[in-house]
Amino acid sequence: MPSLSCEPLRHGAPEERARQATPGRRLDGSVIRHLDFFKELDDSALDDIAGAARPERIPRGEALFRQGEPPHALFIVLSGRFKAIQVTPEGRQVVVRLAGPGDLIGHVSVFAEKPYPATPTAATESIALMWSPRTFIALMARHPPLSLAVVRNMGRFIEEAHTRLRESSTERVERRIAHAVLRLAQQAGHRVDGGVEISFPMTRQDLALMTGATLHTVSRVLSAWEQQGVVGGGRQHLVLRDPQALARIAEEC
Amino acid sequence: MPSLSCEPLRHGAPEERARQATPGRRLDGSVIRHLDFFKELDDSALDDIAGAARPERIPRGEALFRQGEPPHALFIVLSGRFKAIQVTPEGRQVVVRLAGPGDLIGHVSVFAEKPYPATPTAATESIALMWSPRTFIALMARHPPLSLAVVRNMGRFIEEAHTRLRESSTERVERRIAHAVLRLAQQAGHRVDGGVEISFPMTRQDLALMTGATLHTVSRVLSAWEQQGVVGGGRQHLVLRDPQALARIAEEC
DNA sequence: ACGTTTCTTTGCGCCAGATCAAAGACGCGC
DNA sequence: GCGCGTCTTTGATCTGGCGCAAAGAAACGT
Repeated sequence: MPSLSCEPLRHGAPEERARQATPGRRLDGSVIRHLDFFKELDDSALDDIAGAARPERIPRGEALFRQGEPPHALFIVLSGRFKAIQVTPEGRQVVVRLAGPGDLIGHVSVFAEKPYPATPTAATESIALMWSPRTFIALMARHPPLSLAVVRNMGRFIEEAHTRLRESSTERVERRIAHAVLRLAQQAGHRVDGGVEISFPMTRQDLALMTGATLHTVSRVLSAWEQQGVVGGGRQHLVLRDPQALARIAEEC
Repeated sequence: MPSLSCEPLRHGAPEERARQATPGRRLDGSVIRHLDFFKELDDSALDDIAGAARPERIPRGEALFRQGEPPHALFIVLSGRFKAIQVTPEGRQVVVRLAGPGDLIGHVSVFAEKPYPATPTAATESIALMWSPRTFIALMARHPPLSLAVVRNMGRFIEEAHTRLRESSTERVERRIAHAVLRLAQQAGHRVDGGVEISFPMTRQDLALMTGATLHTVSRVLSAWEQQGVVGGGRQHLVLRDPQALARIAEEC
């Protein structure tokens, strides 16, 4: 993974960002070979796919695109984290999804030919590859295993949406929060001494938007768990200290 | 669309059903040509695809497969309706999806190589085509436009899941029910004098499972709407009389 | 016709969790 | 160090809709 400079660049136009990230030459397969997503593809396919991509560096807090825009591109995350926030007509927000390395972003809209349904914001400084819809569809036609990878990825994606849908309509808040935290730990946690730490900034507010609860309720629940030694951490920072206990909260009747 | 005999066959094994439905010869593209799903494919591709399929007739109330089974096949609905019900570990149910003509069923599990996440039950007598995973994946490799069609279909599917997810975590019950009814009318409604009728049996219970409400609440809400002349219909039967009014309930603040 | 089953309606009490309100904590820029 | 903005905690109150209970009403089988 290329290590890039870290000047505080903010709100740069996509072109500007892209220029920052690319030293002008075509990418080769090496940047994507390690991703699970591409594991079925051979080297020449990887070169072809990566060569057609444009890399983008996205500073923390900046959006990859905005909800409602026509889909001009689709992305795959190389490093970093995004949270996709959907805003309702009434102005309420929901975190519909988190994306990390190897995850596609914007594909749904590109294939459905509908406006982007949410705004993916970088939770940490991130790098993503970008393709135009035409280019990517041509790549899929050229490399059937790529189609299959996309389909598999979307499949997992649908499963997660259905799981959350089921949870949100059958489970109480505490359980939903427990599931959300467990999912986070699994998808984006790294072991530290005394637990698993969520490796990117996560506010109570975010957790609320992910579970359909209010900020206040999330805070109360986490405070209670903290007292019981189940979780720890402070401001924008969460450590799962006792996964067993949390799993019990999530599953038990 | 082939018209089949209507003997009261119940709980027959898949093989038995299949034999009933196929008079022994390979299908050709004509059975699927009219479906939107296949509109990008040419005649030879359609023949190839349909030829590899096995048709199944599913009587009302019978399941195509059961939640938890390993995915042995994927289906596309030719006629009829299915409701996919997911049962939670605690025994609660959720209707995660409705499927009608042109919709894929079981694809998510087949591609993700995970057990079926729900049980699709025929809401009316239905006909579906069936492929084994290997066969279908081979077809996708042979016909890139088929991959694209699958991906598009999954895209729409994800959008709907996200919409419902957003609704269920930000909206009150009445609104959610309103949205669900509007979606039903759009997906499976036909005009009759004085409104739009949902063209398959839909109990209050189903509506409750679709919206994450209780049977009781749904009943109350529908009763109120009936008094206002917004909807009508009786047992397992729903007519949307005033779509405007319902849209107002769904959107207005 | 009759009982059985499935589906629907309606009433009442209660509680999880939203809403309203306000005061701490932590981090950052100046 | 100080002020300001963001994030978090905690309390008090209110209410939507769930849980429980029970009684109709339409379809179905015998």
